[in-house]
Amino acid sequence: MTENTTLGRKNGTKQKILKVSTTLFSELGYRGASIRKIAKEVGIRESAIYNHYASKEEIFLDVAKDIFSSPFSSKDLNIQEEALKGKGFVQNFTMQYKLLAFDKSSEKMFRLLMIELFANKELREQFMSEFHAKNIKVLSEAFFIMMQNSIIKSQDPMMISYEFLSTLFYIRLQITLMRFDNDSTTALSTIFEKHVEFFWDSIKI
Amino acid sequence: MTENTTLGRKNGTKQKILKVSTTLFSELGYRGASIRKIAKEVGIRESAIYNHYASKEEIFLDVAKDIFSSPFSSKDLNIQEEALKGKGFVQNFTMQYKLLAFDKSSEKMFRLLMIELFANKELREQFMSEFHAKNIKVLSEAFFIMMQNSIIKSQDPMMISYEFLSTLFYIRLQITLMRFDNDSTTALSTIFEKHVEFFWDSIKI
DNA sequence: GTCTATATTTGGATAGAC
DNA sequence: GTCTATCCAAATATAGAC
Repeated sequence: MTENTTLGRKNGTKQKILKVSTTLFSELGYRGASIRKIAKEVGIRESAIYNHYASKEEIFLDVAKDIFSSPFSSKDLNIQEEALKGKGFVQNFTMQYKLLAFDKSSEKMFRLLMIELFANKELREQFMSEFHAKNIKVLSEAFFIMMQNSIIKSQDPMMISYEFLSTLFYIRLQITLMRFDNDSTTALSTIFEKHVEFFWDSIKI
Repeated sequence: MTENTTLGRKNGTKQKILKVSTTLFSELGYRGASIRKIAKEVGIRESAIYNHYASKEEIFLDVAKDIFSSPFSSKDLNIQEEALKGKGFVQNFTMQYKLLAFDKSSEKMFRLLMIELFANKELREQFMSEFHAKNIKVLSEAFFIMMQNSIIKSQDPMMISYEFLSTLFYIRLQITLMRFDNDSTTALSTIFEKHVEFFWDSIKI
């Protein structure tokens, strides 16, 4: 009968701790976001935090559990079909990536990842496998299919995937940095599209 | 008459503090590298540190003072001449970048930069100006000259500079990550050269 | 579930003897 | 220049009352 039941048994305080922690971890990093700051922001005492999480580490794990989401995560099934779209596939992939770059929640996760990259070995490994290797795999498969269908030139699919992905990453890093300081990103608004044009011109037959 | 005079009046202890701090800051970040750890590694007490530096912040500034070195830093003068080499220019630039990526000292500075990027606004600004903008400027000038001399296709020089630089950066980040965990980088040994080939094929006439 | 109080550790920094 | 001793602040975490 409390307000909490409205959203289905959600513990309001725990949810708030998670939300506040997500923001603070993504701004100050693991060390910088102290239990004190979190508690203060939530509006409770430090000790009350421990009624919901056993330790700071547990909060962090809860925050970071969904850190790796990738474009085409739900579309993996139709990779063959998608690849036959040629340039359309490249555009779709890029737009998904662009959406992530500008999505508030994804932005925080990306920032957290960058901040903790050299402090957290597990995150480093996940960055390599989930962030890099997984995207390279999807892209390579798509480009391989395009080559088989004479849509693009025959080259090493991994290599061109790398070329394509690296620029997307660099753009995203720049956007994230600028937004962190509330700088305008209008100068970068069309860069995704320009990247697609350059890249497609480079690989198309 | 002490050993210190051999290298010209260098204060041995201060040098050692600087060296140890550089390593620790680049592995643990500013917060993680405590005065205690630095002192312990140097082999003196914490208080003795303050005979050489007024604060931890001062040590960091000394460590980070040479964080931004760029390929072609000393060669800026001959940009016109260099650009006329066409592919040779791109190869030279890439090799300089590759050297930096594998140079022990540059590696530490790059790691430090990445670790502190979201914690230190000044570093962020310098990353944007010194690391990004400066390289884009040099590259754009060179590519513009190549276009004037019909060595490469006419396009937006800034755009292709961005395409070129972003991949170099991504490769460097990957190398730095892998070396941080002592992983082998042999899989990346020829990737710089492959990038040059792909990129040059994309822009050449 | 939240509070007060407290234990414990770590970290930056200073005072003063040698 | 280095040491011992010490101070102070911040941080994680626990105990026990309400």
